[in-house]
Amino acid sequence: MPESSARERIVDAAFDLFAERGYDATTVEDIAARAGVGRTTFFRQFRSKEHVVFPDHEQLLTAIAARLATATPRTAVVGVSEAAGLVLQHYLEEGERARRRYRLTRSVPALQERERAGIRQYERTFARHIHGWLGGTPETLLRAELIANAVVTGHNHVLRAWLRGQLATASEARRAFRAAMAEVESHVDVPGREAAPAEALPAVLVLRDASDLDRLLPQIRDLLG
Amino acid sequence: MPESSARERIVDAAFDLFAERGYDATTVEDIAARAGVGRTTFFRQFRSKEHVVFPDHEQLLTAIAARLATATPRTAVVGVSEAAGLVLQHYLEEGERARRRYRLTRSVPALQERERAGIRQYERTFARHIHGWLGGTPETLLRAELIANAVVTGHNHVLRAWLRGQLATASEARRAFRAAMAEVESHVDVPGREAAPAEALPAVLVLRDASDLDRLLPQIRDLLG
DNA sequence: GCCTAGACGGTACGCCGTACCGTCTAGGCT
DNA sequence: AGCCTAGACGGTACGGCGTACCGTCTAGGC
Repeated sequence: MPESSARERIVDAAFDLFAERGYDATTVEDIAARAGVGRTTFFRQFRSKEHVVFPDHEQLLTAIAARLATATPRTAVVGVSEAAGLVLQHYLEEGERARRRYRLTRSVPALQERERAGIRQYERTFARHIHGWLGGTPETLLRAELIANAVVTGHNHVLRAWLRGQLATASEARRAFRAAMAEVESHVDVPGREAAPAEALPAVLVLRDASDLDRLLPQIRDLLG
Repeated sequence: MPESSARERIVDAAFDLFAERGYDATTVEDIAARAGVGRTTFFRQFRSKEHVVFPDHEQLLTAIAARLATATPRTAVVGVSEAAGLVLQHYLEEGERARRRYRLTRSVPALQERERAGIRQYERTFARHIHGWLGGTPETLLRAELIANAVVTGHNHVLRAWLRGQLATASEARRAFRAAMAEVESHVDVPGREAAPAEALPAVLVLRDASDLDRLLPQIRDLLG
């Protein structure tokens, strides 16, 4: 019998129970029981009751770091924008669960803080790479932090608008995201902007199969048009 | 007998015990016992064990809001800078306790998150006022957040340098703070800068007594010279 | 067919944070 | 002066989180 993984069952059970009884009224034991696992297994999969609300955070963080690692000072602008875009894309694909999480975090202060802690990790990752592109000297540290914060703030701004339903479709969200990134670039001096004008660079796409193409097509069209 | 307040005794007991045994190895009951109060009273004074590490946070937050409330779009630049300066000044006056807190937060992740949560409140306060000066429309919200984050980031940058001992004296810290605020202003467009050149405005000082003058003299001199 | 490593469920415990209790004391009213 | 109410206090009890540790079971290599 093709059972889903224990981790996935725990996440589903948690979100269902949180929606039914609320976060505080749901105990870890309740979640474990509905997921069909022991309380011990819950804490093996997630460090705390709060962490189960953001099950893909670790994976997203490493994806961002990997994308930033491939960029150079010359390709910093597009690299930073794409790395932030990974997070947006993940939420867009997550769909309804992202909306449920948004409602949860809005009503539970502890989860709001947990989310901010995760966002802070994004900022640190961005700042670390940007600082490296700027030379890594103490004099450029503040500037790197300012840029990183601006990028993450811009991203969150668009993400929240989509979560609230102010941006109806995914492509509309992506359009707003590019506008926000442009505004961020106009307010802070991201390194490499003038050195590498976007028009001069050819676009290289790596697609595994047709589903990738379908999924990315709107973005590709937008970038080219 | 002129006993110090219970709140103050709790804070002193907590910092002493954290330095002796470490944060995790100190229980709330330990703190209450050394302070000569019941465990109940501890939680009446501080919402949690973490909050006792930042006893003046609430007061600082209201001081910032009060300072920002007196500013207008014309005086936004100096208002924002001074409001952030209130926090720096508080830490400088706090002296050794600020250093102890810094060592604590560096080694205890839970306290690091608590500190970030407090910083986030500062950002929100700044963003709210700046947003008002920008008109309070949805279009200016992102810009207000960007400016607020930049100001707070700049402040924290200087504060951390002082806490680490990289800035020896208080006046050196204040000088670095003004430099950081200038860099922030050069990266983001703080409203009111060009509309109200600093040279054209007279300086109005309100001093309660001579100690105020002594304390503020270095800043006054720097501003005028 | 055996044997070892790793994942599992179960149990016990320390401590946090909350709710609620009765007690005590300062300060206003008659 | 005597009373009386409001608020702060210490004490107790409890639910729940997160950790440590235990014995058990199962998959995979020799």
